[in-house]
Amino acid sequence: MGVDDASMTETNPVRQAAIHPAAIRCAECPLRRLKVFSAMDREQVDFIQTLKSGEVFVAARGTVFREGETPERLHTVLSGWAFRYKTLPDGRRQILNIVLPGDLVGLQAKLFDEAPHGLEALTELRLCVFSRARLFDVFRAHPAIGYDVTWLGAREEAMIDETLLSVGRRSALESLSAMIFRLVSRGVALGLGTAANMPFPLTQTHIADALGLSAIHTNRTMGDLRRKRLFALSGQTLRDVDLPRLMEMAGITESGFDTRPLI
Amino acid sequence: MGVDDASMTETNPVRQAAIHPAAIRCAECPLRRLKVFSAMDREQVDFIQTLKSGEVFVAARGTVFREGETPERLHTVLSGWAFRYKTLPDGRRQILNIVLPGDLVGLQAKLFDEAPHGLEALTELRLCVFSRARLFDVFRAHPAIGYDVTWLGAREEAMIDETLLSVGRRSALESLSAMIFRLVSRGVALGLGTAANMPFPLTQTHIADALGLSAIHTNRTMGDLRRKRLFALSGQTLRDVDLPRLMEMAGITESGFDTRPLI
DNA sequence: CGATAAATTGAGACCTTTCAAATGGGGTGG
DNA sequence: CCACCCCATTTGAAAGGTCTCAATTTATCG
Repeated sequence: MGVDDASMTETNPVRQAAIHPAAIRCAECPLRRLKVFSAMDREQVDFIQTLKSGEVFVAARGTVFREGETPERLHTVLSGWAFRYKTLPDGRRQILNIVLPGDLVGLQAKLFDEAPHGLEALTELRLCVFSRARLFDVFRAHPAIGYDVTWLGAREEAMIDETLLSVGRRSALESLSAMIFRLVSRGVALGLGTAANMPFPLTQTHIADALGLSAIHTNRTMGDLRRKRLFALSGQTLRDVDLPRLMEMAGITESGFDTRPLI
Repeated sequence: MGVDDASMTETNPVRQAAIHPAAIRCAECPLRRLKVFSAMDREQVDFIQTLKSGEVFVAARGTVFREGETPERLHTVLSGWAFRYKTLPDGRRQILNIVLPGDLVGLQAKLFDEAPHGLEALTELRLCVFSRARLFDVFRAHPAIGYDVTWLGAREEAMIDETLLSVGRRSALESLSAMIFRLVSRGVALGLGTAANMPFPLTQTHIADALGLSAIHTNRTMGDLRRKRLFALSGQTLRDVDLPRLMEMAGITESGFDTRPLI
């Protein structure tokens, strides 16, 4: 096992994972070809390229950073699934949101010096790394990109608002419907899969922690939903997801988000 | 009764409330004197002044904007309490966060064209109004202010993350402790009152909707907390709030936020 | 093919909710 | 200044959704 592999499988890192200089060039970023991401000037893409200090790989189940740490980096997810979370002193955990490719993470940590939440990988994760210190430079040199950063922040907040509505006011059945609906919708938009076949690396414990439920009750509720044929779950993949009915179950009226910037 | 008074007491406005041109000048804004707000260059303050198109007053219990509307404005709260909320088709409501003086609201609505949440006044509200269309100009002309906008957005998200942790993983007793703690801390920082005496315009139904509880259970839980002498509540004011013990009850370890920008 | 983690299933306890109804406070009209 | 009304707060009692504890079965991984 080489050094790099060690850093990839490290679940409890004393230091941060090594940055790999060999990296995809922003102009060729496969994400940028997706239509969920709005077009961007060549000049801006080139500027973003100058900010990119490399890439980091984190193994499935690995920790990117913990609550209270001061991560030196800001990342955009290139591929893989992850989640942001907070915990209580006795260990109870709340998953704040699921992070997918194209999502910008670490903004709060950047602004507050101390991350108010942790970030953990669900699958192997490939992250684009930006140096922490240069964020303000971005705003100065390219106001449009600064505006985009704000946009992405507002979008993330809107997603959390939705989750808060679920956790606070929806029943377990409704919450779960809403979560599956949103996740599959996002996955489809990102080309990760289809409603008929979508990779789903979350464990029932993750779902429970995201919805404020116990793992056991999550299990029973998923059973209900499957029996109702709202989706099927085999191994780590979701099949035959009935988006329209999930939407109705959850009381969701707007389908979701439009295009967004990619930084 | 004049036209202005009518617009103030309108609870169900077909149009938006009238903008009052007579307004406090930003340089003399009383909020700016508080030490929670970071110092700002005279030049920037003057620029913000040029963005300010007036002020709006909303009566207690009045609606500022609803879910799905397209508010033409962006506001900073000058005085008063309000809350952001979302609802489900059958009327269940989740309060997302409590809005206090200095908070910037409507950013999401601005970015998404359609507000994903509503905003309602708890007390009489005085809002500083910025025109919707000029937000990007701000980023271009004053990158530092754009950066501040992002900061405020990230701060709000961090607050919602905390609430999500409460609603998802804290017991009713813990959630309520956390809520009172945060609200009183914020109120003290803003000079709205002290731990010994703080105005508290929320109804138990509001608290219930913010914490995902029923109003009845909220009532019983508040009774417990009062019996434990963590605070007293007479009319619309909170007295003798025991911040340290509330913090411990809620499992909160960091006291909160530092200074922040005022826009 | 063991070893460990995840998913299930059963059963009873418990926190919260719902349904009902009483009490209290504040505002309004007389 | 008082009667009356509406809304928020309380309190009681029972139903119910979720949780915890335990144990079993089924995947996953080296």
